[in-house]
Amino acid sequence: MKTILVVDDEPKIVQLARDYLEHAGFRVASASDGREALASFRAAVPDLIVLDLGLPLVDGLDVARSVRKTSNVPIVMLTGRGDESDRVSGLELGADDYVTKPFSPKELVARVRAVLRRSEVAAAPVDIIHVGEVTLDLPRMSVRVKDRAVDLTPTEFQLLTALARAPGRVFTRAQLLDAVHGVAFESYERAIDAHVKNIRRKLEPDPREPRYLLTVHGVGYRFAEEP
Amino acid sequence: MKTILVVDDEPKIVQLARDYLEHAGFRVASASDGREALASFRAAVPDLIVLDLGLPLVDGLDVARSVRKTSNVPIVMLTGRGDESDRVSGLELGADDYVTKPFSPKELVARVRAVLRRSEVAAAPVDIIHVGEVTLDLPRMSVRVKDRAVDLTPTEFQLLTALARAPGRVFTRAQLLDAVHGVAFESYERAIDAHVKNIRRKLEPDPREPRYLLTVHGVGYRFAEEP
DNA sequence: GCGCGCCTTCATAGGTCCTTCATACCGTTG
DNA sequence: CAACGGTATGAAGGACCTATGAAGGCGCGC
Repeated sequence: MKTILVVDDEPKIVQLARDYLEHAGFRVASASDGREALASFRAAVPDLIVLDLGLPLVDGLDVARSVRKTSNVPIVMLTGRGDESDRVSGLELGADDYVTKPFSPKELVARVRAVLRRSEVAAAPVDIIHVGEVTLDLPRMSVRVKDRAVDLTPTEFQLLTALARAPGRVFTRAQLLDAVHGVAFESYERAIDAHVKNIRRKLEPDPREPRYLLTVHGVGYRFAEEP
Repeated sequence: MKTILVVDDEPKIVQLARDYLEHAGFRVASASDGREALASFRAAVPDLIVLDLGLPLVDGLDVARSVRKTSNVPIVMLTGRGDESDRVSGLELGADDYVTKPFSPKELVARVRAVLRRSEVAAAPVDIIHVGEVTLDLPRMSVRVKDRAVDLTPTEFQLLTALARAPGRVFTRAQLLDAVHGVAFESYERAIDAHVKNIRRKLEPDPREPRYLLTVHGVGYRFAEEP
């Protein structure tokens, strides 16, 4: 169950938000001024904060700034209608959404849900291949070796992907050409050697002594299996 | 044109509401008891329900509960004056507003309009995207870099949004065309290049050395991931 | 109907990447 | 160990891809 921290100095607004959010299945904590908000934030560790900007004692923007120093919990701002400057300041502090007052409680719930969904989606796994210390992120077309980012050209990336999909398996140069181009593209098989050389230069700690891209004499290449 | 379902067991009230709502440009369906209300709800698929709570056969609150199981269509309750408990129950079931009887028909129309307007606003799916120093405000179609506002055309904004939704991910020109137009709109893929150039000119501190919109040679473009 | 902004298209210049080749090196085999 | 075929490497040419400015066409508001 997710916890929402609602911060507003008007008790009626807090109560309205609390009713709807609890009915929607959230646990709700609340605070009526900035100081209390920061205390609640540390105590309750909410999954999302609904934050009014006009607060007594400590201003809402200061609360947001303070929270952002230690956390990137999603923040939904409450702003007066057309209060452009507050909205802009809030966005710069990393607010994830805003609701203008007076607001419909259902709209608030809808936006809270949407923001939570988005932050979950952002953390969702993607199409990734791990082989030992080497990681290939397909949609990003990016490669990492032990946290070191490696920059490959499209052909190099496709070649490496083909090999990494089946670690240990030996591929002939003809097979690798197929993987790199469409099927049956006629090309000099030695072109693969050149690509392997270039990949090794970028990927291997010591290209003279390959650890990942291994040569199989008289046959082709293979990706080293995990140790 | 929007359809309003009016549910009340007093024919005079239904007729009054119908007259005013139709005059305000709405299509009106009606029901005089709870059972009929649920049938009409399924048949007419209204955009909003005006619901009396004291109904024969099936109670108004049960109608609301039943409707809420499959839909979050806005509901405006009709309650007796000072009938506090009904009002609270109604709000908990997700009613969007209430009107106390006896009511002014003009007030009813005004509230129906207000609720519809709000629910349209709330239907907006995703609202703010942050990627590093770049912030996209979707409902306002506005873009900021650090604290500098950037003015984009509609196509440029959509293109940038598509890229910023998945920072780091590589998009082909065909995918970006799809994002900008509807699906499968045939167009010269190089048009994307022109838009990218124009966005860069507005967005990048130095368009010759892009920090946000990166080229992936032979493939397409991507939005730079946060540092 | 006219001006204006926007999207697309086009031509060209400049850049990146792929392939090829020549040569040096390595591994296998008899 | 010698000979042969396979592999590694650096350099260079050319094909392909991108950047950019300018111009045409379309729709929209005045």
